[in-house]
Amino acid sequence: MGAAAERSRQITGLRDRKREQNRVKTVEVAWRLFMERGYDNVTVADICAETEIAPRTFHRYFAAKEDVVTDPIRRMAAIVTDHLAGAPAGLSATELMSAAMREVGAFVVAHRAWLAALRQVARQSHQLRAAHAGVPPEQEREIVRTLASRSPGAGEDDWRLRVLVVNATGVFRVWYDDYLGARLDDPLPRLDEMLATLANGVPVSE
Amino acid sequence: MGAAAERSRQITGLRDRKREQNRVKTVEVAWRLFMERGYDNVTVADICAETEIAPRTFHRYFAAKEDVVTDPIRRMAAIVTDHLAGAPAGLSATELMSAAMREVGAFVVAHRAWLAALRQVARQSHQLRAAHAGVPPEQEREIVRTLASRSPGAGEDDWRLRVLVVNATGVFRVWYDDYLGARLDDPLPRLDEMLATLANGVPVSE
DNA sequence: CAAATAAGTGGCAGAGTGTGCCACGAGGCA
DNA sequence: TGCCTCGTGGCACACTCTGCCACTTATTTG
Repeated sequence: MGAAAERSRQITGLRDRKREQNRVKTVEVAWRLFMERGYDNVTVADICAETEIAPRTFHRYFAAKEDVVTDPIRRMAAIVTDHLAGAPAGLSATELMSAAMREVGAFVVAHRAWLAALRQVARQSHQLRAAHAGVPPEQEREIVRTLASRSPGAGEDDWRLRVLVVNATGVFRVWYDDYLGARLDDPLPRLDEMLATLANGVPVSE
Repeated sequence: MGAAAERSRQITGLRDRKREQNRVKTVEVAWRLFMERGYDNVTVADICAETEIAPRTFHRYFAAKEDVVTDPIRRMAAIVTDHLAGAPAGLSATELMSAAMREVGAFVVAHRAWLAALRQVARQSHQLRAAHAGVPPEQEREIVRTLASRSPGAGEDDWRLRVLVVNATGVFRVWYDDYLGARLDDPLPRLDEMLATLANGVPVSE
């Protein structure tokens, strides 16, 4: 199902390329409009008018209007799974996850302005806030699966792996919010410090 | 603003009592229908027909159809904040959160059948899955605030507190899913074991 | 106790999202 | 070149949610 079909679809040209062009253009237009007027003040019809596609087609690209916004989140999850899949052997699960989160951290720093805008947009709408609050369940399971495949002796149902992933992404979320909220001067070392809690627990003194 | 108005509203009777009756009845009807036919196959109009209220009134009670379902989640978050607010002094933040999560755990065990049904319903719809995936941001902040007020020397912006809360609720979520998925024979001790990772880190060997 | 006031309700119209269906046209294949 | 596949656009429709206004019923005031 997956790999072969994916590859052949990538190779085939022109029709699929045009499709991809339209998709990208749609995302760009939508984002510009969202930042200009706010998420709730932009209709699907507005986006379609500028992109020059039919509303019916929009919903073939994106199951929901919301999905245009949550695209970057999916991309960040992809960075994690890619990193896990490509990491050298012999590392502990905790080290693997920490390294992956650091990589996403670097991505965030590199795209700070863009992601800060995403955060602003996401805060405007009630529905978006939930979507932006964490890693979507689907992606989370994917991460657990990949991590499990790199961890001999631990199945993907192992609660320790699942807790590790949930905590790692949770820690990242806290850092992410602090950083984009402009509360951090030296972001990456702070992320390291926070990730250390995965191995040592949370250092709450009192 | 809050306390006085709240109290007077509680005392005043008849009109507000009827309102509350209707609200409760609406929730009951909605839940029965959801479990019978599935979330997506029940319209707001269906619910209103049996509850004998106008659709317009339904949306005065609930901002969204979804809110009828996510009500129990809010109740669990309330258990946490209540516990934190009423706990004896002198405990560490980690101990406070662990105890709170154990209490919610007991609640879940006591209402297992009901919550398993909730889980089923929540899995049916794409939108609901996101809502059910974790503690809503609003409630999460509330928990952090309450915890901070019980933790001398730690503001509500302290990243350690926020990480603690995120991890505690994350651990709980993993346990919750395992338990309602019927994968646990001895749920509460397992929850204890999982909560221990808050203080000691995740015990992933390899 | 009666009149004025406040507050919740129902009905209506409308905006907006998302889906099924079908015909059309342009890329892909023999 | 001619057939065929597949994405697209347009149409109609179901559904959620909101603003508005008239109506009824509880509550308060003189």
